[in-house]
Amino acid sequence: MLASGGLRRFSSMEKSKSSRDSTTALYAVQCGKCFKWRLIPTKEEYDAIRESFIEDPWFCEKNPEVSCDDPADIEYDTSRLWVIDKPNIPKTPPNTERNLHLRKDFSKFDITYIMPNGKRVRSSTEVERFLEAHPGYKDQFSVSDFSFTSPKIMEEMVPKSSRGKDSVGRKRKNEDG
DNA sequence: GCCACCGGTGGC
DNA sequence: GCCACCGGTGGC
Repeated sequence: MLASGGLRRFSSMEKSKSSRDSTTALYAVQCGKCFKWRLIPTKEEYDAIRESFIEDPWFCEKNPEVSCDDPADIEYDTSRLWVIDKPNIPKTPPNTERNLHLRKDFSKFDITYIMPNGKRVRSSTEVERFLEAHPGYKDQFSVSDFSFTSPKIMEEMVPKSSRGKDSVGRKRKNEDG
């Protein structure tokens, strides 16, 4: 079970349609007590919960309209692509945009930010360089406001077609011996 | 020439 | 073994 894996009680899910960019994302959080999944209506709300999840874990009772006795909003199953976020990802700085790019083989996400001037960055070091080149932004955000950690893609959700011999979900090493 | 995308790898 | 990071490049 997910919950027993501990720690990451977060998930966003993307319904995997045939095309990988037509994703309708749902956001859910797992209650720390009953371990049921609760949908979070907006990305903004989800980001806010995720931002301080470790210090401030989530429980059903945080939402006055639900309790642990209510059935889960959604079940962890293979009907969707489940993606488990890392906790405590800083809120995306104003005028920037955080984008996840799922690779065709479902092996991982590449994370990029679009900076206020339209420039794309793909790592913390690139953020650092950006701030050196554009010191004017230093009062708006710092490197620590960016997170490039990729959420975990639950392997059993990866379509079989992408798990075949040559494409990879989990990489198989030499199978000699 | 740019950029979306992918493969490889060093450091942990 | 994982994953953050970066180099390379094919297609536009």
